[in-house]
Amino acid sequence: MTNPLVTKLKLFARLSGSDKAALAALTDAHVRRYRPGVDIVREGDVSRVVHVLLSGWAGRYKHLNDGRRQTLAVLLPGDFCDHGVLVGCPMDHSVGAFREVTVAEVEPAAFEGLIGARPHLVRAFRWEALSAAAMQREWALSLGRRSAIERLAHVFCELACRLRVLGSATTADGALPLPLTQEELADVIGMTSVHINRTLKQLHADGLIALRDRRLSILDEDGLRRVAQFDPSYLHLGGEAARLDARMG
Amino acid sequence: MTNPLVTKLKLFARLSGSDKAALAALTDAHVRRYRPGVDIVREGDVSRVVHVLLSGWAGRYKHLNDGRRQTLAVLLPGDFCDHGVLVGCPMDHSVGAFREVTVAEVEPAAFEGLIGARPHLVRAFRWEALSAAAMQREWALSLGRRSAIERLAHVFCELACRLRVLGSATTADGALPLPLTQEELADVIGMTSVHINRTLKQLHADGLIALRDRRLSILDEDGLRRVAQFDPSYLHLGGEAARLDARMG
DNA sequence: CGATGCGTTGATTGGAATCAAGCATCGTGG
DNA sequence: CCACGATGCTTGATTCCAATCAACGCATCG
Repeated sequence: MTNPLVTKLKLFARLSGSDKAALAALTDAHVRRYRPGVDIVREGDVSRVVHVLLSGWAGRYKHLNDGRRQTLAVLLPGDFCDHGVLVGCPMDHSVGAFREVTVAEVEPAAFEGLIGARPHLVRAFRWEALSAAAMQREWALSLGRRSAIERLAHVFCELACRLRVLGSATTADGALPLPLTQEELADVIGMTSVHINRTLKQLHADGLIALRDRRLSILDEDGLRRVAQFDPSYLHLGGEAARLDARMG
Repeated sequence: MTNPLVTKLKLFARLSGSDKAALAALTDAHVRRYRPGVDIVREGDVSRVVHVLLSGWAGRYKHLNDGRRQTLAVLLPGDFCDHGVLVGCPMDHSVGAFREVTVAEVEPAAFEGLIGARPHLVRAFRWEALSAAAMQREWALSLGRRSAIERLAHVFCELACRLRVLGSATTADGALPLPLTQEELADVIGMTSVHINRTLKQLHADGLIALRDRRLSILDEDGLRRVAQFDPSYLHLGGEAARLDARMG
């Protein structure tokens, strides 16, 4: 299996064989495994290592005193769990494993050594951060202004894009893995699990999706995108970053 | 009047006199003025300069096809209008002036020259970016899980903190400027202007705030924070960044 | 076998949107 | 000077989307 961090960064910069090897080595040094529901980093922690998700799904979330909880980002293999660890700042939110995950723990020194030795990688990481920030913004737009059905359609579109890039999408029938309970999905969307259930049925009734056995089939992608007003350009997953990078040297 | 960028970065790193002068010089080279309602950067633009807000209020926003609109961040003097311009990426959102504003246009080369000559400033900018990202996340939590009154209380708490740091808060009675129409505030909160109006009255009836002539008086800050479940630590405005920085060299 | 977790469904409530109208202030031009 | 429209604030009536409350089915699992 190829390294998911490499898979992702390839979209953001041209990587030589030795770049790839170095990146893979970086994330192979220390790998930890977390059980479902366990926090990888917790609010208030000042973590000393950078966590990179290698397999499984995780979620960045915050919660209020009374238990209300909001997932801010769904993390897929290749994603960073913590940003800003480099300046030793306490986390303002938590990251938890949705299901069983494996996580690379990278020493900040090793990380800085890598980009010191391969300064052209800085651009890739910057694009990566840019893409993450753009997702966060699109998310806020969804939470603030999209209706339940639009929001759900939008997450599905986004996840489909991100999963395809990772190559995790390709299961015979083209269905995507969706290893989230409706409860968890509700925290992502900012709704109730009950209402998630009804909205799912709505999307199904409209012939847009089918969901079974934790697998999501997108039956009418154009339709789904239309409902969600989804435009994938904010994700920068088309590889234009790498192309741009190449052109500009 | 002192330079607002300097005022802000002082929180994130110790700045020498010449640091301050250099930063001020950076933002003094080209200053533009924008009228209320005009966009400073527009979605799709690939701007060639970095925009730093010097005076007035601006907003980062996205909108949907049918006119629904969501403000993602309120920008105050010292804030950056665009992130990621350094990699020449098209904006995925717009930034508009709420009222009359002045904006510094900084050449990327000048910017990189500055941090090249004063590498310790990198930390300050990194903290700044961190703080902005944390705000974005807290925002998403609000939009997803806080009720109307909680959301409104939360923005007011956040703005109060940010304005105080800038020194713009100090008007005799301690009231804050709030140069937004209820319509604009509605786009910030993700609600309707009608409902904003009612929620404002609610906050007033509860003895928490008073709003008159575009000036916000916080009558009971503890109460307001309790309603909002507001914890200012995510803003990193307490100066702990600068202290940490000094300690770590 | 009961326990638990997850999904499904129905009935009801409630919060915010929507629709609609009225009123102030203000700048502008006849 | 007043008429006028524009803009922003306020309020009421109504609608509707999603939350809440509650129950049940159905797996899996120890």
